[in-house]
Amino acid sequence: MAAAQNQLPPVMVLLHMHQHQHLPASRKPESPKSRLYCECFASGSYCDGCKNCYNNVENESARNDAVEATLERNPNAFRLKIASSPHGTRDSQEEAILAKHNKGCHCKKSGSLKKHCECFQANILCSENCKCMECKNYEGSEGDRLSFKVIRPTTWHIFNRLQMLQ
DNA sequence: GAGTTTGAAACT
DNA sequence: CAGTTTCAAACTC
Repeated sequence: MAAAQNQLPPVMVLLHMHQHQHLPASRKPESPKSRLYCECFASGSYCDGCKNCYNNVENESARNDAVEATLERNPNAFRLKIASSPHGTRDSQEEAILAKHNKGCHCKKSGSLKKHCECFQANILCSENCKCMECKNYEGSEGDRLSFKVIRPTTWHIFNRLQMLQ
């Protein structure tokens, strides 16, 4: 099963497997105003069960307006945030490490070692795309060793699931 | 479960 | 572009 050129490495898919844990029908208005703050919308999918929500088939025109406005601001808004390694390695473990966050993170206080950091959350090292402060999420740092030991199993768990689906 | 912290996205 | 606000998730207690 040769990996297709544009096949998504596990870390890329990982970002799209977020839990859609919207607040249950309380007051979480996923209006077009919210846009990318809503993870469902950000991932290009519809919401389900939110109140005052326009991100569904019933409000397709409003939704399309929001999509257009979002794309106008950032043409890559709905594309995956993680670029695979330029080396095109077939080693999925190595691939996950060499992947980069396209926009990079802007962390200030977490050292890019908490899940608030998109790089850390995707289980990748920070890159030159990042503008984080006091970053510890780089190869060889203490944080790198720690974070990869802690998080790695999650990535492989999901990766294995994806392989089962194929 | 309530309150706080965090940083992406939105906004100015 | 930089600074600020909004938002929802991560985190703490």
